[in-house]
Amino acid sequence: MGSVKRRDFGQYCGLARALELVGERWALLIVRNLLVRPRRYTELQTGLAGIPTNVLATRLKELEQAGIVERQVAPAPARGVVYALTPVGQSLEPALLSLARWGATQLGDPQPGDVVTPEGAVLNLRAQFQSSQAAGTTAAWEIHVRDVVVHAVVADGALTTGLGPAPVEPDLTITVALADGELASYRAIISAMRDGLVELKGRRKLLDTFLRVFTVPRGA
Amino acid sequence: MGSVKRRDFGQYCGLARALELVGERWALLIVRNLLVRPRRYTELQTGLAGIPTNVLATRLKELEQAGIVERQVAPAPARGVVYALTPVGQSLEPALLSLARWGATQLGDPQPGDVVTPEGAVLNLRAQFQSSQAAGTTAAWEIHVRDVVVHAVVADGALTTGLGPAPVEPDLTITVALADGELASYRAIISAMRDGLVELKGRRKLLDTFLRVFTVPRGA
DNA sequence: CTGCATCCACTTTGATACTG
DNA sequence: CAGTATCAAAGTGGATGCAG
Repeated sequence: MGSVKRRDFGQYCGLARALELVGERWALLIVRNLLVRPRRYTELQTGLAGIPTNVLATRLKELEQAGIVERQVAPAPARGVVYALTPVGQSLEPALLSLARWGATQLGDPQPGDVVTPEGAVLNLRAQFQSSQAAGTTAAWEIHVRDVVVHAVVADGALTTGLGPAPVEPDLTITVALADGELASYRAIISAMRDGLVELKGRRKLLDTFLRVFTVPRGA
Repeated sequence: MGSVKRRDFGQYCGLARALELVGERWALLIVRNLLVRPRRYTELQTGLAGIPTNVLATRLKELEQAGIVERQVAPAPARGVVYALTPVGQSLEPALLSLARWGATQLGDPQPGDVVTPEGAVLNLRAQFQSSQAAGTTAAWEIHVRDVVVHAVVADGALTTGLGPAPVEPDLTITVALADGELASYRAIISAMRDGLVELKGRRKLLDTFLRVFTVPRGA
């Protein structure tokens, strides 16, 4: 393994370089999950639903060597290895969200066997956030879908979102009722909200605000 | 060929969908070149510098089936096949430019053997365009580098750019002098301009405007 | 000449099993 | 938990063939 011969495109070009670094299969999905929060190897494995373990190991090494991912030894109580994005890795977020927005317009109906991961939902939330619509808004939402909790906090036109309860007391808690077996996709969640299939706790008017600030992708 | 079994990620997620459609090797570089203008098969082959012909054929079919690329029979004088982006394909541009911007920050020095294609340079120009800096500016530039001509027209804060002479009389023509054998990369061109290694014809003050509107990627 | 298709060596991926 | 080992199947890269 002495040779560091990465297969490249032979072009001195930003796009080609990006594809050399994160263009291989599964790489951007790993980054996506790490954008939500640092993760253990096994968490990545289950969160990526179908990634072969040797591919995950290989990608993590490549991403680490590219300076995108950092391998950390977990601190005090929970020993073990944790993978986190470096600042360079985090700077991929705008590009990743842009791609996700485009892909969302190309999403048809879910195929049998498709799954939705909480990470995917969180990133879709970030992707569909419209800061122009959020100017002057300050609010904290907490969304419950089955056993998953996601929060979204808007302040000064900027969004903070992630898994788990809101870091501040939420202004509105939205509990979404999905049909049995229905995928908890971003689309499905927004649809349920529009159709009123939700239980609200808090400032109910903030549901409309939420639906205005988080758009639904146009497309197919 | 009966089975339309594309290898997918099994996730109902915008990013995963995007990667299924344009995530395979060479796909986004093909889209990049088509974003500059429609192309013949052979033009793509030479413009992509190193793509195997069977991979190009396969990708074009996949992209066509995905509704991203359109196969057209060329009109009057020049018979033959021309590949062009559909509106869906063109809507990839923001995501592609965003990725290219990130990749540009990760570009080190050119490797021996690296080449720069005119398409790469044009797309880098678009990627590094700062509309915020261009507000109120209206100007047309024409850039000559060796035997390649590129134009950039800014009007109402919007950019139009492509290969060949400007569609209107340029306000400033910049002829860049590169060292022998030096790669005509976006970086090298901007550097030459900053260092005054250029020949100007027209409103010379527009060189500074150009350099303000088209930034150099920060990074390594 | 353009626009591919075919063939083949090589590499990567996916699935599964196994270990410190 | 955090990977490595193994192997079949699929994909890629390079060369060449060939019809319109």
